[in-house]
Amino acid sequence: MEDFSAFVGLSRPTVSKYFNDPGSVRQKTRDIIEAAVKQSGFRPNIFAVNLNRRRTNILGIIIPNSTDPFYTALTRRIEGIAEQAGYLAFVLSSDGKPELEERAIETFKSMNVAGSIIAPLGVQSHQEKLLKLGESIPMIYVDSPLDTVSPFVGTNNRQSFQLIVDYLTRSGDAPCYFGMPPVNSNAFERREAYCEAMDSLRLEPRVVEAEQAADWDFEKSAFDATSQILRNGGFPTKTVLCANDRVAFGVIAAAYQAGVKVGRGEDCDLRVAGHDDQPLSRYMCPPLTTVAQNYNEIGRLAAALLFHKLGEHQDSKFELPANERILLNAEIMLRTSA
Amino acid sequence: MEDFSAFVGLSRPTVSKYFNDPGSVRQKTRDIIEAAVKQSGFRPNIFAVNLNRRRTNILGIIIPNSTDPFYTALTRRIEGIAEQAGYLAFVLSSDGKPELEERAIETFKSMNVAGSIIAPLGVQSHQEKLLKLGESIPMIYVDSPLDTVSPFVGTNNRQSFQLIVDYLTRSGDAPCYFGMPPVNSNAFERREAYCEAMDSLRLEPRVVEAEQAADWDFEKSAFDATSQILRNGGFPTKTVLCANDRVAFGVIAAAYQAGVKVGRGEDCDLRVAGHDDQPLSRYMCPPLTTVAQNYNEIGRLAAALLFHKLGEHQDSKFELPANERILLNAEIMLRTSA
DNA sequence: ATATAAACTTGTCGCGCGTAAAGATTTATT
DNA sequence: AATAAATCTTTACGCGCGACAAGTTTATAT
Repeated sequence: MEDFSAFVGLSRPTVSKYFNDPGSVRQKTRDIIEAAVKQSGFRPNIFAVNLNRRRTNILGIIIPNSTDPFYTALTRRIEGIAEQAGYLAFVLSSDGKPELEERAIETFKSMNVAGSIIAPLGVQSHQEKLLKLGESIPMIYVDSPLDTVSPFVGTNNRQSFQLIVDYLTRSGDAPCYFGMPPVNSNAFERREAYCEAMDSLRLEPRVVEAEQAADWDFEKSAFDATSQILRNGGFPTKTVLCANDRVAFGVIAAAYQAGVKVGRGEDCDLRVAGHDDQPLSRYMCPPLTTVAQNYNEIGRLAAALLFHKLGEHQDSKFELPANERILLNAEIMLRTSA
Repeated sequence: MEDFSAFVGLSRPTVSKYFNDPGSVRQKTRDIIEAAVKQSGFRPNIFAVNLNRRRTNILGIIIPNSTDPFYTALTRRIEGIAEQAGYLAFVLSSDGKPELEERAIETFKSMNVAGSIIAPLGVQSHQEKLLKLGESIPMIYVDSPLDTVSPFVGTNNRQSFQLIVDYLTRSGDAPCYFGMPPVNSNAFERREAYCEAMDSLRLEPRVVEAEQAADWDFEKSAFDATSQILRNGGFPTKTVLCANDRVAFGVIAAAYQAGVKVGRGEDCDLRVAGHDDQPLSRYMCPPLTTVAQNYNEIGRLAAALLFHKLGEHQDSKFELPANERILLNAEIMLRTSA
């Protein structure tokens, strides 16, 4: 920056001010600097910048699985917002492993991140670590809550399951429930939500008992479990509501390979519904009836909450939500699988 | 670290040495430090560490699409290897947009990354920027080559298309070719590879002319194009070879919704094959016959090349490939779609 | 024209750490 | 026990920048 400011013909502190806030220097000065930047390609060294700042411009994001399109789409949304606000989003995946989640937390601590957005694993032992980190920097949880008090943005499982259970019940057989591996609290919450929805209709909840390993290969475990179920007499009802779309993919694939026709048509044997509306769900055969999580809104609100805690309330685009526990309503996506 | 070393009862330089290379201090000293780390949770500030190092321990990774499971799987593999070698992998997605790719390059420059692994967009104008960056730091290209000379690891499209064309031709109708949007050089290379494979069998190549927008929503553009094709008399042959699996997903979905039965059975109307073996391909209905890219090996070799250029040849696990242009053979995955 | 504010300059400090040199201490070797 | 080698301590510097203070120039207002 020393060299660069000499090249520009200005003092280094002025150039430094420009990079921190372009609006803090005169228009004419700004133009000169920007021209020189374009010509020389100079950029302040990010490590030096973040070393002697009280607060860095880095946001830490932790997701539990980097190959799940739901999390990557959510992440992309947050990255975009962060960049617009002058922050750099650093994404780490815990890959379903508690030790990696812990290491990610350590890494962010050593980076002195300004704030963090985390989709946590459901590991009890990390709760205190995360809460401890949360004392020093703002943290927002998404997808699956850490506890009952920390800031959280996610989908209202009660509402979404009420919606889909209502629909399925009105349009045919009452659904049984096919769970997801117990990788986070959603696994339990959604089962509860299903049961409550059934109760409210005065129907008997029927949860399919299927052993599923606690890893993130949802399709595989659902496929294997379904194959076995179909060999042993099939599902308890002619409608299966899955905890999420990836589970539904596995169920549908197993049904297809077992010769069971999935769909809501007269000639079909089984209806299958999902939850989340993954990008590929509409391209399934048959297209998957599901409930859409609004990941754009989850990302936007998580970022808004975080920026508010960081004291960034300049732009009106970051409408601040009323409280710190946000449950978004889901929207039903009627397709032909159920 | 000042405070921490006082807490440990050692001098700061010794502690510093430990963090740089635990083997450089005595066993007893190491134990003391490690006990103290466990107790206090101290970690050196990553910005300070990387500020006055001649070379950082950061690797920059750029992928063109963060929601494509192929790239995320590749990335995960590289991240794992990097971490084992003491590097931190920083992943940025260009999201298909040249300006984001450029910004990612700028970001990595400002971070003074030790090296970079890039799956480039096929944008001509960035070639010089990337090459210029490549003069100062080692860069490895994956998936789609930047030019004909830079270090590259990817799949041998000629071999893979020969393989699948051979299979399809032997087992039924010769395939026509359904391309992918022109987002990178693979789009052109694969079409060429198909044509060459057909030529070698003395068959007439038949490339389906379908307008596809140059974005990464492959399924959608393939779905739309296929729907139109099926309305207008269908494909030129009863077998469609797609440039990649995501395209095949779109084709299969459109066929399903048009009432065209896909598969290799007697009662089927259309065979569809893909390329890449995406994680979900085996769960399609019908399961997708495709050619598997060995992304584990692509990731491993790209990392091996990079580490070699960085002078890290300690471990024998990083078997160095013979040259810097590596084309891996693909493996055919016979399933029931073709 | 003068007063005042705004924008700049020069100079200096320190963020937290790696690194090097020189001396002190411990451990291994004969 | 004496010598050599390994490991440690002390001291000092600088990585590239943000931040601040004090002084100087330039723009705006009266």
